[in-house]
Amino acid sequence: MGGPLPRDPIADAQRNWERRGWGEVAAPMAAITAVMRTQQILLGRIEEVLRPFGLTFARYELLALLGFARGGELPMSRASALLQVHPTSVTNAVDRLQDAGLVERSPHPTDGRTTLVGITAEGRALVERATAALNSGVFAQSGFTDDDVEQLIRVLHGFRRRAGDFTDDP
Amino acid sequence: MGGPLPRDPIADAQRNWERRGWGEVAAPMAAITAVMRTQQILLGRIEEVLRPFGLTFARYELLALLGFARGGELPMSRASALLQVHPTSVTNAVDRLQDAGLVERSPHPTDGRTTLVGITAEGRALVERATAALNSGVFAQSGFTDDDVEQLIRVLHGFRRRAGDFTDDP
DNA sequence: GAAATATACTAGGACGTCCAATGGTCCGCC
DNA sequence: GGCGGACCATTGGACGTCCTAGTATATTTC
Repeated sequence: MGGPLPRDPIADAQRNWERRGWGEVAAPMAAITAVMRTQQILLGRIEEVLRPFGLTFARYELLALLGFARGGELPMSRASALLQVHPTSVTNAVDRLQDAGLVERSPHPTDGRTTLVGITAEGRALVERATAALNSGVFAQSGFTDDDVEQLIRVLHGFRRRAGDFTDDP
Repeated sequence: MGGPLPRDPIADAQRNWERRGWGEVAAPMAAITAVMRTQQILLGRIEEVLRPFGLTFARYELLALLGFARGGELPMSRASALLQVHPTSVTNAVDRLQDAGLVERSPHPTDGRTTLVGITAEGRALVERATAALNSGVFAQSGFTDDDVEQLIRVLHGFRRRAGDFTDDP
């Protein structure tokens, strides 16, 4: 998509902000823009590793969540809440995973409104292999030092808690 | 999209990773997942602030870039490189901004392959107001402390440089 | 017990992103 | 001078995300 630039475009933007008299918010702007770009880079790497498995990150996340769930199944709404995405995104992902035979829908035994999603044996086998690939291909060579990882987890945990993602303290 | 959870789902995922014997990569996994979620939260806030202006973040970024460019115009390929997005994304954004009368396409004077995008007076006026709204509505209340911002900028700058985004040192 | 409200999922549409392929233009090299 | 490779922008398609609206089922309220 284009080779490296001679200068960091985000640092340039920060200087532009300061030059315009917005020095007060230039640093937060740069930090937020850097989060955006970092997410883009990481997502690109992840999708590249998952492509051979026929998975996208969204589908992988759902599959992995189900793999950890007791009984291997969850209500759609619960998956939406845990993955922090819109319910329609879950419907979309389940549609495609179901077409691939990796998950199955089933009615909730007592609540007629609820649909359960369960991982199939095939789904379980695939997510095992995909996880191994992600662990070795992305997470084990994340490009972050141990200190970086510790700081990111701490800073972003606090941010997400203040943003209302969850309520616990640790 | 759903209220706060009682527990941090990313911390839970990290524990699941450790329990499965992937402790070596559990922390980087959690850090990367936290970056993903943080980006999602921030993008949501930004889009919310920009909606009244009829702008999305992608279009705003292009407009802001042109506002800082000398002469208020850039080749499409240069915009793609600086914004670090695929050329087709720039084509898409320019199409819509042009329909709104905020930018204009013009042929490059000497290179017949390149198309220049220039911001219009109307575009300049709008991006001024949108920037003020973002500064006060998002960047000035980012949810990050000054220390957080300093650490994010440092850590993510290093990451992006190692990922090949740019080559300079600072 | 019936009406009003709340919850769960799905359908359709807008948007941004990327990829693969296309047609036009430039440039170095023979 | 021409020829082939490199570069530029666009088109068409796939995907994920969100929003709005709609249908069906539960729960609450009177």
